[in-house]
Amino acid sequence: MTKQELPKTYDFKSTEPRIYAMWETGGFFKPHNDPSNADFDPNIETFVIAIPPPNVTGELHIGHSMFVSVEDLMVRYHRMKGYSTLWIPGSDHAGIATQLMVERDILKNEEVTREEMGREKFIERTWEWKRKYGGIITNQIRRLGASCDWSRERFTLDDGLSRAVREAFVRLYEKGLIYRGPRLINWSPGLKTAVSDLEVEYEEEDATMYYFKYKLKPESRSSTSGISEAELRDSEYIPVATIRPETILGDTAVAVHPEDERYKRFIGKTVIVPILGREIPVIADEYVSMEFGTGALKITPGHDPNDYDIAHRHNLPIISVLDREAKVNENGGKYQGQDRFEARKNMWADMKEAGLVIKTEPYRTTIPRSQRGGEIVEPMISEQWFVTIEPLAKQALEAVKDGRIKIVPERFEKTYYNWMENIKDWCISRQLWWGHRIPVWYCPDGHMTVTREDPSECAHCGSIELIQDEDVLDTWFSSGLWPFSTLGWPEETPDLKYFYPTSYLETGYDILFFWVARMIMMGMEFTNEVPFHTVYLHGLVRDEIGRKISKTLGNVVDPLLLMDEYGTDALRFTMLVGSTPGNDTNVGPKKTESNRNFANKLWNVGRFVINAVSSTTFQVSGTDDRLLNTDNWTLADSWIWAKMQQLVRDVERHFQNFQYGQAGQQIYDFLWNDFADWYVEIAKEQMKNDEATKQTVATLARVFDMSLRLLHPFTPFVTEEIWGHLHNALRESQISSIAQDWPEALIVAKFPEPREPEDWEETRTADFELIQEIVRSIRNLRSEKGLAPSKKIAASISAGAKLDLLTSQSSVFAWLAGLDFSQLSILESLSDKPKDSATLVVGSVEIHIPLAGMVDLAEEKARLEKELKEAESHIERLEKLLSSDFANKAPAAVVQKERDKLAGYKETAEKLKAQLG
RNA sequence: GGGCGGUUAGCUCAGUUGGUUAGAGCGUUGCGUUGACAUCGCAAAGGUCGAUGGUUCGAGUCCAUUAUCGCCCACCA
Repeated sequence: MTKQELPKTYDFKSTEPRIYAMWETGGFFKPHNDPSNADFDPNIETFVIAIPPPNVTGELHIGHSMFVSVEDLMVRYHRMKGYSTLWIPGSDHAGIATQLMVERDILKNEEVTREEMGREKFIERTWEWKRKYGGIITNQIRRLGASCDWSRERFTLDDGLSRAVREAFVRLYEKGLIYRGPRLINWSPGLKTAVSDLEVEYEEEDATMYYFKYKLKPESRSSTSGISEAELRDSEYIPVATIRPETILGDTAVAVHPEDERYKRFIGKTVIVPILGREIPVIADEYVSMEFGTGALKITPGHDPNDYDIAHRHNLPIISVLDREAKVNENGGKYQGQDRFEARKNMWADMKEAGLVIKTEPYRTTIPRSQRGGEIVEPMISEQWFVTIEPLAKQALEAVKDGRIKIVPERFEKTYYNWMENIKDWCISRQLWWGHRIPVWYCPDGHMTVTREDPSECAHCGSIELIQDEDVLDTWFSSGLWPFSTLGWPEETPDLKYFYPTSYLETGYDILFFWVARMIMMGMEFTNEVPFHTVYLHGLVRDEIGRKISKTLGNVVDPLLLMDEYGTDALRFTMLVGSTPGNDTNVGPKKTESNRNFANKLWNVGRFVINAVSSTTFQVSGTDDRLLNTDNWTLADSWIWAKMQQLVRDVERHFQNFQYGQAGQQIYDFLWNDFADWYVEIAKEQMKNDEATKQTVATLARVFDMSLRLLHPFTPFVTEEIWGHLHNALRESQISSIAQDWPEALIVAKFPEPREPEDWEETRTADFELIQEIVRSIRNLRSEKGLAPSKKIAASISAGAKLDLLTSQSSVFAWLAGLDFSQLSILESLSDKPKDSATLVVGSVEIHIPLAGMVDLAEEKARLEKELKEAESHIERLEKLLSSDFANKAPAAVVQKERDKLAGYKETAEKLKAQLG
């Protein structure tokens, strides 16, 4: 491989598909230890993630790129470490979302409604749709580099998972944890289905508070039939406030607080429902707040959850006044057929006419809206299926409390407890067609047959006239089984045995309750085990300036566009770096662009290293003795190895703590700021010397190779591609992918023991840092004096105790700082100060740069004085510090570090003083 | 009403057992391009780490109070 063959710019467009195909066809995404293999070993540790199944009809959005980036990182890391790693892919049928989409499509193209088409045909059409579009999302997930085992891909409505759903339903039913009954539920009039509490969002909106009179039935009369208008007009009334006058039609009582002096005397009396003229009682209930509104509360148990509870306490009748479409029904008298909002208007007008109106005033309140459709949700009495949640929640709560499941970041555990402790029964039936139909059949006598297999006759009376329940299950019912249903449950398959429980569950915190909590409950109920031991919650993705992404705002961040423009690696790195668990993160083109630049930088460092390797005539092998013998190392070699070691340790630590962003940042910094900016530059100088070349090239290759591996979980494509070229150049590899050992294993194996790393690292690193300081101050001076980088300059150096070090490193820093090596003199001390030269002081080292004609003496003096002042302020600070209790109480190493600093500043100050005369 | 999170450079954000000159990307300013990379290099400017008090030899980091923005949960008509 020669330099010419690698382009100057990394071409991600052609590289990514090629690399992905290589991985997939090469079987790299399958667990290396698979139960179906002949040499399967059940004792090898597993690492398993079940993908959060995206909606089958969905298009990739930025949230997907977040979870894929994080999960692929986790998976690749563990795979490299030797775990038998499985990432199970799949998709979700997403009941409402998909049904709506197909419905809209059919209506648009064929002008037929779902109802007109009929259930069977509609479902058939939806399957067609699924077959047509279901692959889009999975291909887009492939494009993100996801290393899923696609041979194990599942769909929530496929046969296996449907069996699991029936099994789960029937088991819960048999255990008495599923029941059916009329309850007050959240009804979505637009979607015409019940939705669960979680699917309702409350938002504060402007509304109107209506104040009106609830007239008392006159004492003398025992029935309303003959009450004259005049009698009613003059009778007493209770003032009542409401934001929903139309629900007056369903009122069955007026409630006041038992201690309320204003209304005490009305308790037990009868009032007349406006317009309808029904008689309802005045009751006393402590729920009523005396301070709020008028202190009297109308009770509409058919359309308000609180009123529903109160009605139960007082045995009040419950009247529904709205139908499936939220229009007034037959109980609403003359308003029947009117929409709820229309009825509100008309009702109020009529009440005004009747003299029952007191006033209206603007009011802000929380309005419940459907998460999916956006319309106002109507509390309604309806016959639905429910899961008795308390016993399930109890186990699920315990699992987190006792640490069997850990949530990252930890603060979400509290959120979880809070929700679990206040959880209500789960309404699992939906009046939809697309989904798992409830496995319950009814015979003409009304008997229920609940079975796993479609029954041929009624289990109670043997009737063969069976009709299956019309409803389907909440989508989340099937997703709740995902970690084990995807592995074959309820069958005790080899996969289930080996890969379950899974390891991490990774998702956004926004579906902690919807999905994560349900999986924990169902997992524990059906498998008696926690479905995963760690829940990692990522933050939500926001736009570049931190706004919530919304279509109406027009700030949608399209991951496909970002990948087109900057490459997958750039997008992934952007998702992963600069964010922390559970915190929202901003993503946009700017960040992605700078990470594209990083990928390109990496590519070019790679080109340099590969070129260096292929230019050598000898074999640069990993087992080379010279590489292992640190006696042969230059200062720079030692330094970069020490940095590398530290990096591996840090990255490992950050991975253990789920600090992926930190890990990525450190690798980035190492590669760019240490390896490329310093080591590669020095290598150019070292390779001028034939003796040192072999060692240098070996170090370049090894250090770079290890960095690529560390980086691979973050940016898999570019690292794989460069790694491939590098290994071709090294002529040593039978291996076809980078996904091999994690560097930790490497570094332990290849580092010679005797050298006490700590000590060795510290002195060598400190020496190297002195060289860096010298280079920086010379560069700084050059910049100040406007010297072109190409201009070589002379220097004489008084090195003091660092004479040996500087002499040995002279070619290195001369090269880096642009010094003319033939005009460089290094002495222990200079007998006389060169004329017309600028002086740089770095610790005990004094550098004189002759700048004939360019040095303004006054300016130079001012510069030195400034430096002296700076040094003195440091001396003062450090002396104060070291004379305080710090010296006694702080760890010795910390104190020593400060002492060394002080000594350095003192030397600098001395030198500067001497310079200033 | 309850709970949680943010507040650090012009902008967007890192900074996890408290260790002493607080970092990055982008932006800004100056210089620079045959020699891995202009998708680049060198250098510079820019911060009372929201406020107050406390603990400590030492606080961006721990505690208390407070301001402000945001999120989640919750049945006041």
